[in-house]
Amino acid sequence: MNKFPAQLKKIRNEQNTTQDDLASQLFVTRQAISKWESGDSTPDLNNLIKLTDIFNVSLDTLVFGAEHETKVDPTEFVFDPKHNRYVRRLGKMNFWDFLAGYWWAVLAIVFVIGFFSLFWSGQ
Amino acid sequence: MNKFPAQLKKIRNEQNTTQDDLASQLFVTRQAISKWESGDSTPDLNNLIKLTDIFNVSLDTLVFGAEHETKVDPTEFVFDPKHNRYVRRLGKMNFWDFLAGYWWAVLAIVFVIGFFSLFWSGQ
DNA sequence: GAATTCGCGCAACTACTAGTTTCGCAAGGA
DNA sequence: TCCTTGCGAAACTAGTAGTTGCGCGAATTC
Repeated sequence: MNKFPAQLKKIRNEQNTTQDDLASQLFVTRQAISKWESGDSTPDLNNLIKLTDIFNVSLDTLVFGAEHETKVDPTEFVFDPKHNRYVRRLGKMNFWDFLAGYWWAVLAIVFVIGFFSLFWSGQ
Repeated sequence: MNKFPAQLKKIRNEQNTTQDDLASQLFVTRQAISKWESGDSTPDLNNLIKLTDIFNVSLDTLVFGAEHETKVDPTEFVFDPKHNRYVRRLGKMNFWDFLAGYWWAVLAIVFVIGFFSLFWSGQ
């Protein structure tokens, strides 16, 4: 559940910062960072927030990891940040999805084509 | 930046739970919750995670609030939880968008209709 | 309208632990 | 070989998270 120690180490390495470096940005000692990464201790919320600022990641990424599986199918649902909830994804209609919505248009085309066909062949 | 105290109170009230109730779920005293909500103290990461479980919200929502404004336009971009990043929204296809993708299908229908029209009128 | 319950805040205290200090170790570089 | 870089571990301490205890206003209940 809580992947913070591994996440911190991973993200820190990805951004090529040392424990010393990070420590000075957070105004704590290097050993404090070491403890966080080994799971010997856990930073308080303030330092967690500072970490999200420094690394520019979300709290959820920092604590749960990017793979924090959502219960919804991300290919079908997307997160709407404005309303803070998942909504059905629009677009990516296939042919039948389209027909369900635009049958009237297709029908209209058929009628028009049919009408002109009769008209022309009747000449 | 940190809206946790207000968020906790807000979310707790939305879900119609009392401080007592919440406290028993977290195995802490009611007064501990009171302190969290008044900002007198801050829960440790473990209790924060438990809160996200109980309320079924993200850590970011709990700490920053749902209004944690994204820099992107949510009407144009949506969050892809699978890749943990914002992607351009696939918009509601309109008729012409569809035609651009499925002109071949429409053309096929037109041919079929045309063919049968000629066939029948030729009887 | 007194008594009780519910939901919550505040002050004092304590135990825990996050963070510090100190020591040390392995890997490069000069 | 010495120095620097990057990190881990043990012992210690100060800060604070959480507990205990008191109380208060507002609904219910009798």
